[in-house]
Amino acid sequence: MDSAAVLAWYDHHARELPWRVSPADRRAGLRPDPYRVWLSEIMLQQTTVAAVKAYFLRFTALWPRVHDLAAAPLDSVLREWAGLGYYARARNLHACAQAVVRDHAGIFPDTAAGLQALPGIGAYTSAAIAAICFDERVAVLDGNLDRVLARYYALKVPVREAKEALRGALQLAVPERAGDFAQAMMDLGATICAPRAAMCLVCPLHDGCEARREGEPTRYPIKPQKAERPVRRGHAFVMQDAAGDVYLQSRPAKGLLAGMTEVPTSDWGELSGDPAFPLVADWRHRGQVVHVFTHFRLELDVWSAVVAPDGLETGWWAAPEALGGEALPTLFRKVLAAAGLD
DNA sequence: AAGGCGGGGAT
DNA sequence: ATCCCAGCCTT
Repeated sequence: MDSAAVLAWYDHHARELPWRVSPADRRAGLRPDPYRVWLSEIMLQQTTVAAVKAYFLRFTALWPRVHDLAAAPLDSVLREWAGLGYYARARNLHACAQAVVRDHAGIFPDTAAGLQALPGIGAYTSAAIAAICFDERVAVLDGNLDRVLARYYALKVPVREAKEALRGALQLAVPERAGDFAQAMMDLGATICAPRAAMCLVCPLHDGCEARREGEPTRYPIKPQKAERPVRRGHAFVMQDAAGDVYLQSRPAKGLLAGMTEVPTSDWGELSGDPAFPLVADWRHRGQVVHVFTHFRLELDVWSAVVAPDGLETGWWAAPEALGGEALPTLFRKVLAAAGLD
C-alpha cells in the first residue's frame, strides 16, 4: 500500500477539526494534546464528527485539562454527555480521567499498550491516541479503515472474520508519520471511499485497489446477515405537581441508558397493554413517541397528569425551565416534548 | 464469537 | 426506511 501517496493527499486535503493538529503544524513540531485527542476519540466511538463537535467544545471549555475532568462530579459529566448516546462511554471517560490523575500523575501513557489498560480505551482508541500523539507505528483500524481495506483487498468475507489479517496488512504500511497516516486513512474513508460512493478517480490508493479493478467497489465490505429489529411497547408517565414541576428519577446503574434521568414508565414488552398509572389522577393521553435503539424499536404512549406528590419519594421534582440541565437522554426529551414540556 | 449499547446524518 | 458512524465491554 502506497502510504506516501496517502500522506501526500492528506497534506492537501486534511479535514480541519477542533481536536486536530494540521499536517503543516505537525511538521513544524506542534504536538497534539493527548487529553484532547483522547476526549475526541471517546466521543467519536460509533458517533459522527458532526455530532461530536459541539460536545467536544463544551467539554473542553468546562474541563480544559484531565485534572479538571477527574475532579468533576460524575453527575455533571453524565449531564453534559446527555444526547450523545452510549452512556457507558461517559462513565468510563470519568473513570479514565481519574485513573490518569491517580495512577499516572495526570500524564497519559505514551504507548498503545499502556493506553489500552485504561477504562473505555480498546484496540482502536489506544492505537489512535498512540499514533496521533506519539507517532507510534501502530495500525489504527476503525470502521473507515475496515471499509477502505476491504475494498483495497476485495475482501470476500465480512470484516469481523478477517480483522487480524487486515490489521497485519495495515501494520506493514504504517510509515514514520504514523499519526498523520492514521488520520489520513480515516479522512480518506470519510470523504473519498465513502460507504455508498467511492470516488476512485481522485483516490491516492487508486492504483493498488482490487475492488476498483473489479469495477464495483461499493460491493465491499461484505456485510453479515442483519438481524431484524424487534418492537417493544410501553407507557410513559409525565407527572407535574401544582406548581408545574415535573417528576424525574434515575435509571438503574447498569443496562440501557444506565444512570441517566427518566420519567417513570411501564415495562417495555411486545404488547403495551393497559397503562398501570403510578397514581390516581386525571390522566390525559398525549400521543406516542417512537425511538429506535440499536437492537430494538420502542413505542411509548405518553400520558400526563397533575398529581398530588404523595408516595413519590425515589425521585425529584424539576422545574420545566430546568429540564435542560438534567441528564435526560433523547428518548425522554421526546417524551417530555410530547407532553408539552422541554 | 456474539450481543448489548444511542442517536443522528446521509441516502 | 436503511445504513452506519474515529468501538468497547460483557458473556
